[in-house]
Amino acid sequence: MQASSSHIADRVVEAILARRIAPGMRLGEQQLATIFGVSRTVVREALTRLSERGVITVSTRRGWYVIEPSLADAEQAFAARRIVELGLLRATQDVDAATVTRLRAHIARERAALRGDDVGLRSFLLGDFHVCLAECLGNGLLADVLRDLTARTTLIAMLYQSTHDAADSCAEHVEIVDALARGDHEHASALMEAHIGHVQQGLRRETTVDPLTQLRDALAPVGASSAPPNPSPRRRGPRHASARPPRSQTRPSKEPA
Amino acid sequence: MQASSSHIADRVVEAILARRIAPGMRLGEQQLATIFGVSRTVVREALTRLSERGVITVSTRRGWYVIEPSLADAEQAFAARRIVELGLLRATQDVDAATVTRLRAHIARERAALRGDDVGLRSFLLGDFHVCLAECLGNGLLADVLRDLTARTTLIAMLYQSTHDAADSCAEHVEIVDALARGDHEHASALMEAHIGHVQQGLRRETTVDPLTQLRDALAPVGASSAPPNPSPRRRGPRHASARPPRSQTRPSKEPA
DNA sequence: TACACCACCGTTGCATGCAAGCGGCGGCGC
DNA sequence: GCGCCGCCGCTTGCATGCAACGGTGGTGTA
Repeated sequence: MQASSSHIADRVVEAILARRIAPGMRLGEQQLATIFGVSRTVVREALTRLSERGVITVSTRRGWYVIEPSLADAEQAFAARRIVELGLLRATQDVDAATVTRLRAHIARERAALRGDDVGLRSFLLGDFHVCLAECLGNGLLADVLRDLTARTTLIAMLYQSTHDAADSCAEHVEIVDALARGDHEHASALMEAHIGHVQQGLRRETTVDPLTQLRDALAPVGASSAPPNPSPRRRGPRHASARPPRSQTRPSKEPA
Repeated sequence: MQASSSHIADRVVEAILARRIAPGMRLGEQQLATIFGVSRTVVREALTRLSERGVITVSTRRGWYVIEPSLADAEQAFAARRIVELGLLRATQDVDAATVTRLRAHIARERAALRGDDVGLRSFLLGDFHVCLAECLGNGLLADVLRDLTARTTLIAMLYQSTHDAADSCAEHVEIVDALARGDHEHASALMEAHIGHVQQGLRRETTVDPLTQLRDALAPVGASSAPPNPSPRRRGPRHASARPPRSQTRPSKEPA
């Protein structure tokens, strides 16, 4: 195997984007060490990286867990995405032909995945579109930010069972790129805002439902469940499900000593 | 001493914001371990965190170095800040009185620092204003992003000797908050864009200057130098000064295996 | 029967040890 | 005198070992 820590971290994020890793899932150090054929040290480094990216949390001497964003967190994540992506589109002056080509190529892959039956790949590509867009529009820094944000919203979608259809998402991507190709950035922004709104609204429905119903749903027999192909049905995660996100350890605006 | 890894990482970022750590500076593991009274393991964790945040780079078996952004990197960092901060302002519906109070309090501290002689605190507060703004406007996620971005632009300013005056910056902050308080978000956005532009333009001048002049400046006798109180005048850093930023190891948009 | 206490097990937190690699420096050959 | 090569020291990379702690199951007692 032999993988570096960044490699392992990226793999985990990919798995989240592909909905193969669910919120609240535990990532044991020894477990990962065995899988990747390295020592716990390297795994710890990877997990540290991920926690810095706000993707996982560590519960002291208990384990590392994929975040389970609260509804407030969800709100914040979508707000952040809106701000970054709309800002990105508005700041874009003009897109050259090569960029449009690249984006269309991405969409073509989305379509292919829609025809196929690999749900993971489908989910990954749908989320990756936004990362790809940021990269194409020339800002790698924001692309990285968006990657983490997208991972976050993917986890949210899994947690609150988004009802937004993959085909719809893809269609909206098409429209956005079309608008960009036309040079109509204003329209592209509007479409993007609507697109993110659709995704977010897909999970609103659960909001008003009482927790008991949610639990009943969660405990329903595994019939038509869209659960990812996980090794085993492990328990849902740490008690402090809605604990503060990792990086909040960064104190709010204190001056240096 | 006894400090956690996040603590150490935050300290380093603070020091950068306060211009006490210069671009290209080396951060030795054993060195930091001694300073903070912990083992290299903890320091390594902190350094890993920082490298994930794009603040430092590691050169294999040579050491950890504070990034030295290229001009292209600078361009990107400012673009990112513009996008995030303008997006943030545009997305803000209304600001309540408490928020305005908090922002004004921050500005008051900036003013106090301007009167004082602590250059580090001054620089820190000036940069922290933007982080504080993001926090006030209700998005902790973006506040974290902005903290790293601000650290980056601070490093850039040190590297390319920004000429933008601290007092001007503070005055611009005042105007921005005033516009926000009035509810004139459009104007606030415009002011913010101008503000970031000013800071960025402060360092444009060096761009057209030939490298030899720059070197001569750098080698000038340490007279009125604004160099931070570093232990010793160490050499400037790794050869690959303009190497790719750390997180670029994240491959561009590959699908999961 | 129910509750509380205790001991065991598994996991992470952290320090340390060892090996590998890069840079610098001195010596040697040309 | 100059350039090249090999050695040495310092630093990081990584594995391992040990200790501390949370959780769980079993047992004893009211």
